[in-house]
Amino acid sequence: MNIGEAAAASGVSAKMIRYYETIGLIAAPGRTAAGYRVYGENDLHTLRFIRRARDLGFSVEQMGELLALWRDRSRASADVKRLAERHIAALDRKAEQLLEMSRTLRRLVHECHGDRRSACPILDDLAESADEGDDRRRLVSTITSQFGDRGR
Amino acid sequence: MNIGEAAAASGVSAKMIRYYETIGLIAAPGRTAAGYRVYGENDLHTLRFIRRARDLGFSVEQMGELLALWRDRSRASADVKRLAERHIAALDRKAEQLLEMSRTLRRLVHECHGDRRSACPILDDLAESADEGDDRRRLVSTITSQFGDRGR
DNA sequence: CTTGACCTTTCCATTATGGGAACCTTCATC
DNA sequence: GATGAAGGTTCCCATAATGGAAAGGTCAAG
Repeated sequence: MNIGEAAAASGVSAKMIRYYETIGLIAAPGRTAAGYRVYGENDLHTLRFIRRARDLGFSVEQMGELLALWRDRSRASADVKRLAERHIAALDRKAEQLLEMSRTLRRLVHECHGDRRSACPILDDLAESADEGDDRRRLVSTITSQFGDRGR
Repeated sequence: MNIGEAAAASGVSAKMIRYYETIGLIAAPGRTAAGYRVYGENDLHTLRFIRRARDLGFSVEQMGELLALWRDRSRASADVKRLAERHIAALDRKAEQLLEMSRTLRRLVHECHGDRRSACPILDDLAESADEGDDRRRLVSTITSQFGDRGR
């Protein structure tokens, strides 16, 4: 099976399959005399595994860990569980951040008439409430030299 | 005020201030004879506006739109509201995707003993449930019949 | 006048993905 | 056998937003 067929059968694009190969996530497959990559059933399993993990939001690095655990017959399921739980926590954290932004924005939108007049609490808030907290300011000036400040 | 002070006072890193300048999000400020960038109160307002918008998850492009609306005395608040509402929807959509992943993973984790044994429904699921979709499955069985399996 | 903190520009790296060019291979069809 | 379409190969480029590092100029305090 060549790369296009493997892509269609796994749901991972040919482009990404080659990429995963270059970064060492998957092994280099055999080649035909003409240089075409040749994939077999095992490769397909791996690719499907990868697509599924990717759909669950795992990073390439985490997929590497998962693949290693998958192939390791002697690993304890606790290892897998730990990885999954950490990922769940990260997903929830990110989601919560987004929802927090959404709530804030929703509050502002609620106060905005949204008519043809120009008064707009949304912009007013963006313009003014931006310098909340002197701690932050002090913190920033003290810290930014040594740590990257991403202010979140 | 030079760039370091502007950064500390706005919460936007010096690096990012320069970046925003190169991409045209903010205007190039004046310079001292030595070439140092010089910022004034107005610039500071803009930078604070930017940081606040960034904290709300707006992209650079959207910040550009917001800035334009902010500076445009004649714009209708409805324009701002529309932009904000679209952004709220996008935030909610992303959050929902993350939560959906989280839920799926949580379900799998729930079924995993997480002990020293190797049985692990998480990996099993990743390995197996990946081939939903009949097109794909049909394709696979058609294709794999003609090629020997050359795994790794 | 030296020192250290700050400024300048330029280049590189990150993550995961896609696009495109230039060129070669396979295969079906005329 | 020639031809063209479809698909393979590599290599380079681009994305969004951010940081890091290098090499060098500037400023204020000692």
